[in-house]
Amino acid sequence: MPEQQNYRAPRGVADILPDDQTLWTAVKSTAIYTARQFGYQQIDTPVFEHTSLFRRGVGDETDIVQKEMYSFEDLGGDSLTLRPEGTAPVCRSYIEHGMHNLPQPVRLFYIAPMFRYDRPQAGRFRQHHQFGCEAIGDPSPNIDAEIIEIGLRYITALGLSDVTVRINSIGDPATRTSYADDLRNHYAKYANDLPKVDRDRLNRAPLRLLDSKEPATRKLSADAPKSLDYLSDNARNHWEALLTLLDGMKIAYPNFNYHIDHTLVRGLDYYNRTVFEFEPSTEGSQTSLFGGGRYDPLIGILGGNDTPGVGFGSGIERIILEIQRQESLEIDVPPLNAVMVHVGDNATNRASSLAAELRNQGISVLMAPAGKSMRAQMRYANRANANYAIILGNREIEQGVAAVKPLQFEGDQNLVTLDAQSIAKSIAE
RNA sequence: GUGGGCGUAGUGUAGCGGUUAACACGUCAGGUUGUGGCCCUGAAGAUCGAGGGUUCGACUCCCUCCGUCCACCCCA
Repeated sequence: MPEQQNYRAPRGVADILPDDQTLWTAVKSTAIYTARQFGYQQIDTPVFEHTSLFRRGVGDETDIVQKEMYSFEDLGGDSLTLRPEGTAPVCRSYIEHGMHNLPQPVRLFYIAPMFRYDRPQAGRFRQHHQFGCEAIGDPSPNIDAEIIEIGLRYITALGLSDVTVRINSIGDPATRTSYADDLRNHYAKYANDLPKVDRDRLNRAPLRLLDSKEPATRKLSADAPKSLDYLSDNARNHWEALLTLLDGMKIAYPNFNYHIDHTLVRGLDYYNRTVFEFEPSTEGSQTSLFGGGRYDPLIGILGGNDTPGVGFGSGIERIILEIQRQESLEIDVPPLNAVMVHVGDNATNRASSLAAELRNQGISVLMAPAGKSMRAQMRYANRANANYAIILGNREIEQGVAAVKPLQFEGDQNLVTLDAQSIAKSIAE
């Protein structure tokens, strides 16, 4: 006996099994449909990119780059990284393919796997899938509102309710720096009271203290300076225009409500101005369904001409968990028209060619396992949830007929002339 | 990286310091003469996560490791 390893999927990654596929397909179809309703076009970028794309784009100091990337060296010595997020690759593609020559803004969407080395837990995986939309080349608040509206329409189409939109503006890079300084000073006054985790973050990422879960820090956050008070005139106008547009959304989306959240900052360096998240009012922690915002600096950082952008990513696994929790979506399993039951060599041979002809007629046909008893094949047919069994035995072959038996409703089986058209017709009725 | 819960057939569970580890669902085969669903019978399928220890004896007690789930960090 050789050493035998029992293989299982690596930690944090999962098979999407047949039973789950109908729901997955429904969610992905809804995503595609919704994005197209807004004129977004699909793009697929490679699963891996040069590591430096993410170091530059996402930011060297971010957690993603610091500790969550699946990076490897290929045989040619290049450092590559499995995509941890979708925005930087899409922007890379925008630059590489000269999309600034297309009518602006360029509206793109993707449905793609993302990879992050992280401890798995509920709603968090090392491979997960995101539906994301990016609008590149338009600085107006209208496009921010559009991005948020896509998210709204998507979750509405999926039947999800009780989803809260949190929104904030973190200003532009210049004001953000002075804001960060003031924030640092605010907390520094009480540095001794801060828990260790937050003291460590004080210098590195002061904005992150705002959404700390440490009670001591939260207390201090109550009267911490707010990013909205630091906006430049332009950023303020942008922000107020966006809020007006969002208020207007309440007509078309009566359940829509947003909350301005001063503690909402985001962990990726490229964001400026608008940031937002969608989250359900569920217990639990890893529940954020969407995350997004404006990333005007990014294209420039990646070597393109200064070009504004805004977008979101949403986790499909989390959306599915939420759909299941809310039981918000009825899924119809696509029906199978017929199972071919065939006993005896003559019948078995004829069954294959008949099934092929039936498929030409648009009938889906599942072959029952050859060489098994009729009872076994009928049981198989039953479990397959097919609408009809098409039964071929020696008797039928001799008479030039097929027995067509309904499986999903009461009714007698009929003998039908043994040709594809007649059988297809009897099944279509 | 840190903390907690859990690890018994494909799945969900039961079990007890002591001879063949149980049940349900599922799978496979049957219930006579070629026909599913319900019912009945039978079969296959578990080194009781791994290693070590305590004991006359451990699936059952202890330790270590691994895995998994949940939480922190962070994010989708």
